[in-house]
Amino acid sequence: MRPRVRFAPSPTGYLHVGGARTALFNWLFARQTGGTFILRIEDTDRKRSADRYEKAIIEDLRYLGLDWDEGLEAGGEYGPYRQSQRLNLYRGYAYRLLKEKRAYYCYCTEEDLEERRREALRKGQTPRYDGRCRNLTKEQIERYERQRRRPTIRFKVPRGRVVVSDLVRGEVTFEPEPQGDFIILRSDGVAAFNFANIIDDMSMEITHVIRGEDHLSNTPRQILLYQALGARLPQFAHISMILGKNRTRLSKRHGATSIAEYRRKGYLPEALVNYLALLGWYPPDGREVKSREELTEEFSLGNISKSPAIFDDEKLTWMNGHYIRSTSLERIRDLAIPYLVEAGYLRGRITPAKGKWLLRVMGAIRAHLNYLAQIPEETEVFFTKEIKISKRGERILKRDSSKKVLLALKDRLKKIKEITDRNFKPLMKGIEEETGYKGEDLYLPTRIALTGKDKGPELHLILPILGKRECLRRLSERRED
RNA sequence: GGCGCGUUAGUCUAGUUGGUUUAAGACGCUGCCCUCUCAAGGCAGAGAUCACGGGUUCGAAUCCCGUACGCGCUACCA
Repeated sequence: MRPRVRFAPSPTGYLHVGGARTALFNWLFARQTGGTFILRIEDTDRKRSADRYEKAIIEDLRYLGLDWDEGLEAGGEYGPYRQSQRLNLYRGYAYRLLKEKRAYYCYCTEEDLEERRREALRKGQTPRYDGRCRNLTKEQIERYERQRRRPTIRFKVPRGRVVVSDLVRGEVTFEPEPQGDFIILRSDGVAAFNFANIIDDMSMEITHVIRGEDHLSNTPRQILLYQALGARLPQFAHISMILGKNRTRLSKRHGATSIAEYRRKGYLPEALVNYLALLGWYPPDGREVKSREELTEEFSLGNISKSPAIFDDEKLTWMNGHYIRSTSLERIRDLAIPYLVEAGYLRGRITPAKGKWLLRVMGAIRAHLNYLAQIPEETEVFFTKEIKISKRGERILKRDSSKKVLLALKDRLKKIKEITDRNFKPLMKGIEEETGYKGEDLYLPTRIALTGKDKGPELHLILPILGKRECLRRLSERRED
């Protein structure tokens, strides 16, 4: 049987790194096995769900290149793929369990339940539904109905331990359900998560449930439901949580946590995918930098780590820089344009000449880049009209040696047609011979006068990009103050 | 509180069935090389009594028990 897996986010927020990693593992598994990857949405909590989040999640998955074969916007024979559109299906199954006496109506109100919960907690006991509505008499039911109470439907939890067979954790044994009979259909007629979830997995013929460890504790309840419905159990694989650097739950305090934020900052999808894959999984050959294809080939549910993964933003950023340096300059140039436009460095149509020039700019600064949002800062020197020189810079320019070097530079620039990659070296060599200054004495004043900074890309890259006119302009501007 | 999961250098992990492991790789860190500078790149190095305490065994990071710590579930949230 061909594997069928799904990613089932709830649209209550943006796609975060944890969800993305779950989606990725499902995707890798499906692609590797020739299975089907399904995108379904769990929006039974109408209060917290929002359409814009659904759209955002879809957009982020697409950005990461995690395409799905079936589900939202892709269609398929098992639809609809939004839980809010499957409510009748859940009700049908709930009534079936009711008829088979595996479930029952519960007329307890939310307030009563809450009251009893608090009471138990106060006494130091485990809050537990006592099953008082399991055997209501006709009279009691009529009375509740007359009071217009809307009942929930509760599942009769069979006693006994439940063993979850998990692909990453092995056999996990759970002691008898301490919480008692749980709700499968709320009083508003909407299925509860544990119910909707397994009805979907069952009816969509999901073969492997790959999800976060936070669902491990839910699994015994779900298994009981599968059994009550006489359904075949899928294989489970619970992957560990992703924590922040201080080993606590990943939150805003740890910096960016949503894929959208990383996308905005200019993290490449291949870097994100590669890094996410390493969260809990390790390549057999130990080589960490892997293409999507390599990941697909080597991925295995069997060697997923059981311990929580800690999200290391620094390593992700390093990896992104690595990918920026490895991809084509043309791609970086194209990706850079929006950032340059936003910084006010670019406007209007980009002519072929401008495009070529931009390519050289990107070539000059690419080694400094860890993510694309750093582009305006790194390219400033090529676009700025006004050079700001630091105190230290001024001091260096006041030196006699600096004055001589800059004078010679200006002279020689005027005599050549244009400054190019080829004539840059001879030009500097000439100044060196003329003034007797070399190394730092020669290059540092040149750098400061032209860029205002004492660090940056190599001068043999900068000068030809700026061009003779701009270099002279910057040099003469110095004279006036 | 109850139930479950986890714990190898600052971080991600390798080390699957106990024996050439003097515990390996990557990020980060330090130094050197390259170089006008920074970055990138190359090379080298520091950094782990394998959470702690017992036990099983000729032998344990690897198996068992306990403790501590972290995380999750414990809802008419998903």
